[in-house]
Amino acid sequence: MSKTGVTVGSSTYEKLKHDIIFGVLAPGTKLKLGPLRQSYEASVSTLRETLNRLASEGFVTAEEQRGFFVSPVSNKDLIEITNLRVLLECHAIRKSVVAGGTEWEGNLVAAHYKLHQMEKRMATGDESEKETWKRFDWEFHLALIQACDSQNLLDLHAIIYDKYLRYQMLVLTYRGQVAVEEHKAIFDAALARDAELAGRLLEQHIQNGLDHTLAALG
Amino acid sequence: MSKTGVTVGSSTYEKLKHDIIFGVLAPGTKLKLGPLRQSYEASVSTLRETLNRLASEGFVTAEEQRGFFVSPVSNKDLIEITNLRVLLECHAIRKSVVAGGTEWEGNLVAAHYKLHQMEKRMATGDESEKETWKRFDWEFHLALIQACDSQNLLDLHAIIYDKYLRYQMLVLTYRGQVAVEEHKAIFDAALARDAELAGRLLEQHIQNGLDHTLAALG
DNA sequence: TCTTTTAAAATATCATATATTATTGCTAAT
DNA sequence: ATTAGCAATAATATATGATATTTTAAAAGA
Repeated sequence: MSKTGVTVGSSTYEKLKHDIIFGVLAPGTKLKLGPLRQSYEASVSTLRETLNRLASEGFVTAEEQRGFFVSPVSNKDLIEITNLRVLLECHAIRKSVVAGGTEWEGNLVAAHYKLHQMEKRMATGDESEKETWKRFDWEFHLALIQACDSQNLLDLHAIIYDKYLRYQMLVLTYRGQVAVEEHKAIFDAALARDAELAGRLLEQHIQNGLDHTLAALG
Repeated sequence: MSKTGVTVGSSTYEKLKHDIIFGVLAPGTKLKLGPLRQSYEASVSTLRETLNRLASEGFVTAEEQRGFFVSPVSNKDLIEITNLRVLLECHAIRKSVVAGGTEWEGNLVAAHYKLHQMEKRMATGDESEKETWKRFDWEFHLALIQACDSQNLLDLHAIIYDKYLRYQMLVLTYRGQVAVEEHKAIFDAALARDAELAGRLLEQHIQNGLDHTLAALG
């Protein structure tokens, strides 16, 4: 999902975050400094810096003098995260669709094209590149809101999206043609500069994804 | 605003965050580890943990291999932060006003009472306890949204609120009787369980605060 | 003036020491 | 016997100072 940063700290951060989001480290797992030191090839200090960052973002839970844990998951948390994603992303898409210029349009077209190519591969049953597919999904959603003109909003959204992604990865299944059509509809509404429609379609899209995930979680 | 945590790390975090929010450390200041080590009486590693946390939250800006800076301020950033606060807090108050029980009402009444007492003191020109006043302001706004039933939303809001507070502290002046009446109106609407009205009044209240701050910043 | 070299400062990383928490095994009481 | 309380020990987290890299600044050379 991202290359190995230049410093030990940043690459450790990337690796740990990836392993939490993609379920390599199960929810609730105790993150003991000693063992982590070996598996991530970093010193205690570097690991603690990383864990503190991840704790601020909510992927890790820190208990004073008792150490770090992979944050637990729950249906309630998933629903809260989804509601926040709807709140932030729908607000952002409305701003973005109104403000976006030609540059924005170009990036959006490119992002949708790439996502659609991958969706076609997924439709054939080729599930060898789920991570790539999810990355293109992320890039498409990011492209939609990119022109919202608020870095603070984009930053917040990125974290919430990653938390949402973690739940998706727990049950990762392809939602199929329906989701493809939803993406297309949002894409068309955005290019047509219909901010309200784009917002409504996006909300429905995210809501459907939640239902799908909740059903898969049982 | 917060007590001196039990570990060196947590108390350093509290102190540094406080000093950034309350302007002791000016925006843009380079945070060199050596000097910090002395003024905050903590080791390099402990300081780096703290700075990484604050960087995640946006109070500090980290540049790979170039160190840490107090995040800069700008009118654009203030406007972005305010818009996010409106988005999050108004959403939360609507949920909260609908869902709140007697416990919530009680806390809200208490919070408003305390805030109002302090407002009366401020009105007399007694500006000796600005920090206390701002804390009661925070507690009132928190009490309003407390029952929104989303810890994720409350966590996000707390960070955004602190960022907003930092801008207030740069120009700290008492907005006077107008703000007092706005608080009272929001309070009444909340107790009357008029979620829509409470949301609208809150949005206007925050917007007015922004105008006041922008005017003071010049 | 521009590039290259050198010296100083600052950051990133580590290994180790200290403090805290968790575990184990024992004793005594019900 | 079983369990509650308590001590001793092990495991773990926290904190520090020292070291290795990297960046920045200054000086020298073209």
